[in-house]
Amino acid sequence: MKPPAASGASTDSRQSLSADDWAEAALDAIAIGGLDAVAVEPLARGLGVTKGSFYWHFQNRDALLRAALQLWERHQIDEVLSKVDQSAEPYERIVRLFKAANMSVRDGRLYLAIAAAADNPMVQAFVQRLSERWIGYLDDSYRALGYSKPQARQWALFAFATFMGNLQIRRDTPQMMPDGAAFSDYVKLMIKTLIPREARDEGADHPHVVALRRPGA
Amino acid sequence: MKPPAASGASTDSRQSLSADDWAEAALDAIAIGGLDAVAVEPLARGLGVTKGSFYWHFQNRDALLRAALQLWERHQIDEVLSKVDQSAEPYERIVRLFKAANMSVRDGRLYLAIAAAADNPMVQAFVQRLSERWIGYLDDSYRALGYSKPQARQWALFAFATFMGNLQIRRDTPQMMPDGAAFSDYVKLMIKTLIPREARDEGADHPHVVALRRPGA
DNA sequence: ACCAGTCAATACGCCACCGTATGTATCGCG
DNA sequence: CGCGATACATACGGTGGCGTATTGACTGGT
Repeated sequence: MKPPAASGASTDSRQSLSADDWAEAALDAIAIGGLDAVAVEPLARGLGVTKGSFYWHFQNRDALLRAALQLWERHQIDEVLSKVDQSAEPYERIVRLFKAANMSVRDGRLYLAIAAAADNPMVQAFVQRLSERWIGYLDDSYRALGYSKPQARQWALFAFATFMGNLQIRRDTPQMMPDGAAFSDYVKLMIKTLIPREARDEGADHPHVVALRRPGA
Repeated sequence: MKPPAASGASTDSRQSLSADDWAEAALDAIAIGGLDAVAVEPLARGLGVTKGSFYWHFQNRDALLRAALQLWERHQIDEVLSKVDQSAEPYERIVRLFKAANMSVRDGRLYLAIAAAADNPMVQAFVQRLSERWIGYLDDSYRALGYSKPQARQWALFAFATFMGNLQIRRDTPQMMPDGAAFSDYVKLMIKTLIPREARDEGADHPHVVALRRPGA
């Protein structure tokens, strides 16, 4: 009876927890309360068990943290890279990255919370790997748009910074973010500005500016 | 002996602490360890006293937090607004805001750490006020550049997001940031992209911009 | 029916921090 | 000189989290 059910419900309804359940719960906690919220006893309460359970699955709190970060990295790669890599067109790829960056609120908070703890050496490794991946994808895309190596790198960083900044605004001061159509316009402006479509001659002036200044007509 | 010396050193050399000393120490702690690092006993140790001192100056930890945030807000306003407001030229104003955003590492970490705790209602008020001020200044500047109200708002948000994103990159993955000349180029690219004003260089087609600019011949 | 393995509850000692209560030393000042 | 205010120190109880040790309950296999 009851082989480890595959249900995903958070409260009870399960009789036997797995290490991944704990890691998933840890990620939820991080998204809400930051890395410090990964505390054994509160998590246990949330899962409807006591910490006696936890220390069967993990050696200590640090092991849980590592497991959670690994899960996070996998999720990020699965969600972002797989969905983005299928696009051969560099323009589309950047747009998809942009939309992936505007991820679910929970994932955004998660990314920010983990990045904020990058002083922790273990966390640092994960953050660095993922950041490099993001920037790398952007870099490649800009290269494919015809930019020189240093220029592509700069645009990639620029775009990445904008992604992260938007995540922050949504988290810290969501009222600042426009709604509905205004938000759509806002995104369009950023895309238009950050992705110059016709990158014909590098070294010349940035082509997107031409498209930029034509508000009406 | 030893009348309250006026030295500004951090360790000892003073005999009597003020509430502002505690608040300043709290800000340092926040910049390093986040809001949770504002802990009475560690701070007391750092100041070379015991918490018996603290509870003379403050009612409780929350009062210290409030004092620290007020100090922070004052510093931000003094440093950013006063230095920026003196520039009548909108282009210069935005550039100055950009450079102010690229503040000292400590101030950057401080801003990020405080913003990250914006779920705390008290903190939220401070973060919101300062964010509104930043975006407001940017908004005004873009308006002065000739943008329509909604467009200026979008550009202001865009620029602000980029500011914040760069702060984050510098904090979490500083290796990603270019050095020296490359960094200078990077900043130039962002400024050029975020402040489209060709009126000065090319003087060509930008009637609305040209009409508004009076450099004060 | 029994046993080993799995998953969890309970109870314990430890430490860090909060807040309070109370003692104490120093300074200004009349 | 002595008194009150100032600016601390010391000691205490309480809470919350970590990690360990021990025990219990339920599982499938033989």
